[in-house]
Amino acid sequence: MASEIAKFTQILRDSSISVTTARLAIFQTLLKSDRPLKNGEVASRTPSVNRASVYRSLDLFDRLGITTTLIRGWTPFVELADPFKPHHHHLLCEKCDAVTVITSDEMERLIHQLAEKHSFAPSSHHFEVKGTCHNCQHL
Amino acid sequence: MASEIAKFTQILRDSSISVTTARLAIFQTLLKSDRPLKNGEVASRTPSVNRASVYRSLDLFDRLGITTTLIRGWTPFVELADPFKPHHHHLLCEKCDAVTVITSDEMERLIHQLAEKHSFAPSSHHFEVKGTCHNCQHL
DNA sequence: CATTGATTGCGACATATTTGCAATAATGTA
DNA sequence: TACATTATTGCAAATATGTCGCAATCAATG
Repeated sequence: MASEIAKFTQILRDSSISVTTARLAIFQTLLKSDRPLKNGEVASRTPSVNRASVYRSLDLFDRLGITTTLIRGWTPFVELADPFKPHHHHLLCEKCDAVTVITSDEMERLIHQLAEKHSFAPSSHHFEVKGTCHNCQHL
Repeated sequence: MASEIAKFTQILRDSSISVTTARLAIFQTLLKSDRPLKNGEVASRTPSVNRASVYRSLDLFDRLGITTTLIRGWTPFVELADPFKPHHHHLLCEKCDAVTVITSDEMERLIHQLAEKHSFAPSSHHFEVKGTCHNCQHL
């Protein structure tokens, strides 16, 4: 917890960007949540920070790779990225909206292999499979 | 081109959904574009159809698997899905915004293998790598 | 080509996101 | 610690996005 905040401040410092109370508050909101949040949810869970500033911070976090965005329907949800949450991917059930978290070493290997083939230097990646989960297949 | 439209009408018919001029117009907007579009862009490129109806159609297309949504920053972009565009994934350059399209049989195989492991029935998937493209690494 | 039910346009809401600018806070330095 | 400099924030107004109910219209079917 404390170490996440240290990591966070380090990332900002490394880019010569101020560590402000607003940014810390927003970061902690993300840290405390056990699920990805809509932008608006981040704002309402961080009442000490003005809505416009929340948006500005979320933009910044995205650019710095602190957060990633995933989409359900058309609504974007933000969550903390790799350095802060264990690396994972999603299986999204279209029937019941369940999210299954998966990991795969083979997937990680393949990603780097593909990137190399295209002389691409990967900084992050995200991967989603939509479909029907185990439970919903039997309803 | 004509065959895409045939495929499109077939999908609607198969679900007993009317093939209307509005839906065709929107579909053609997507077909004509060489890049994913924001919802609003779809609307402004299809002036013959009311904005509210564009949204309704895009919802429908998404549910029918005609389109997929991807996200840049926080903004959702729609593009035609697999049956209409060759199946592919993206390498997104964070410096110059270039999008490199990649394909990988091995990736496809791995996806199905992972899904099976979780008793998940995949209907679609999307995969993105962010990073620095070949050109921008040498600037 | 008439019937019927689905779809659309319209216009008014409701939300969400962005912007300019003055006030405030963070940083580096003495 | 206090100061100067610059980045960041809050605020309020402007845009942009997405949603809704309902009457008018259109597509499918026989």
